[in-house]
Amino acid sequence: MSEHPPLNAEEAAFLENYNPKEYAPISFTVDMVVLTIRNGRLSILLVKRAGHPFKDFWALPGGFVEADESADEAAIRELVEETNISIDEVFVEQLKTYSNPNRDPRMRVISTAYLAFIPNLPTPQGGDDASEAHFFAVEDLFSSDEGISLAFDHATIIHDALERAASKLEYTPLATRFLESPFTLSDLRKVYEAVWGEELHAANFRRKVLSTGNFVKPLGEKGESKFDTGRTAELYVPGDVNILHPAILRSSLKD
Amino acid sequence: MSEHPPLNAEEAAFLENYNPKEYAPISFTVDMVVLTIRNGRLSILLVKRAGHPFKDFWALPGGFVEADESADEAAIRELVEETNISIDEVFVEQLKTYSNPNRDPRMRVISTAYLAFIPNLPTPQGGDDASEAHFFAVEDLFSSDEGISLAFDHATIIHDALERAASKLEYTPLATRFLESPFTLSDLRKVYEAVWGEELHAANFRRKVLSTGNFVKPLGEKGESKFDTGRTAELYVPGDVNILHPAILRSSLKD
DNA sequence: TCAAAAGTGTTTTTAGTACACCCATGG
DNA sequence: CCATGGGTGTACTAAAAACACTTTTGA
Repeated sequence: MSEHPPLNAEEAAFLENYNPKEYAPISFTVDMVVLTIRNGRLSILLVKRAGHPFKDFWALPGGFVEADESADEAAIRELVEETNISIDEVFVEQLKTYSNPNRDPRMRVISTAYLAFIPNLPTPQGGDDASEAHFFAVEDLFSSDEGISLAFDHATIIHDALERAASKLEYTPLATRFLESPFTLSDLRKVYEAVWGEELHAANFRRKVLSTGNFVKPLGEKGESKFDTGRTAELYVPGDVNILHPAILRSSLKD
Repeated sequence: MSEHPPLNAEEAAFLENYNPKEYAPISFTVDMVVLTIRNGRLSILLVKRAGHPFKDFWALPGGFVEADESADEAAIRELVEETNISIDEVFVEQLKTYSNPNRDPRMRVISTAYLAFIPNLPTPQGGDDASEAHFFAVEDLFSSDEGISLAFDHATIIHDALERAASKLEYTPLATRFLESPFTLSDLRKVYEAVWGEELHAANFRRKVLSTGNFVKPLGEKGESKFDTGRTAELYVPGDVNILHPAILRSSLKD
């Protein structure tokens, strides 16, 4: 992106003499909000913390940004470490940066959170650092009886991520990133239903998706029925568009 | 937001012994993208750099995040320092964090960029640190003949900010933050036209705004004509809604 | 009285919603 | 043959877009 421009003699001399003084120590980390659909429910990858602080609390996977990498690079590295996924089939984007000076009791830790959508992989994930990793259904996470305690400000991060994810599905074709190709329109509809937490009218959903230019591309084949009854559905692959027009809007927002 | 929870004895002992080791020095800064409408044109506040690196280049205003404040707090502090504006009439939100390890030649500088919308103030801005501050019309900024060289990766940041601003006007009532109250619907339409760079149909714009619940509230008065001709317009103040439904969409995105 | 901005009426087109109904498949 | 999911037809409603027209103002 931005290399510094050719130095003139004056600027070169300045940099020669520039000595980074002792700043208050700061750590820079990434936190990954990895979402997938499991058994029709929106689910999030969490790891159990092995050490202090927040020992034995569940936390977002993540780690330090190394000195020679950007946060984007660290996010992709962490995602591959945690999930062993091939990076071209996932969606990753920066979510937000959290910098409350007290968010980590040890020292100042600035964390840039990333949002990732991955298909539900048969391959078990298992990071190196993570003592224990598990996908939790989002609707269980915040129901008080379940009693899952989250480390740091990760509950806040997850709330922000869920709102972003719901919004992304409205204006972009990224719902397909939760699915392996090819998929049926029912599969796609269930992604929307899981992320939005509302039921959609199947017939109208179908028409809306098909009338939204290049959202999905028909394969012209039918898959095998995934149920013990019902007609077999046609198969689709993702189209090549980046924004949806018209958008597919949540009805729950309309009032 | 997130204070750390009550410590148990074990965690207290851990923190007692925790000694932040010497990390590679990192600086944490905020960069402000301050937008306003001047003479009907979307404009951005830039400051001329007094020192190296990028001496005499134009740059986004900003500064270090102090040890005891969050980036959000630093952003508001910087905005007040640069513009002397009263903070409750402006919109500020986090844009994105830029962390390329080479974005500053001195050392690693992580910068969280913020987006702010302010009304066009008669009061002249003038920060303390800024040797020179100036609002530039955005359309001039990137026209090559104008020849404005931007420091660091600030051109990238500005591009991201402009896209975010255009998008914010579609789904939120934040266009009103560019205006002082009360305002006319023409004033509001000119904000949209300046930010989107496209002309809007005045009659339809009026109907759309008035049919979008609580976007604006009629004052029941008429102002003085701001032109040398034409009917005087009714006055409005911002309504109390956070998202627009239906949204007001750019037509330029529809294909 | 003329030009230009403010505001209203109306029609056409497009998109969202609801509901009825047919099709294909496994049990 | 029947329950169930896949898929089509159609009518109704809401919103977007285009265009003609009236109102109000300063010069």
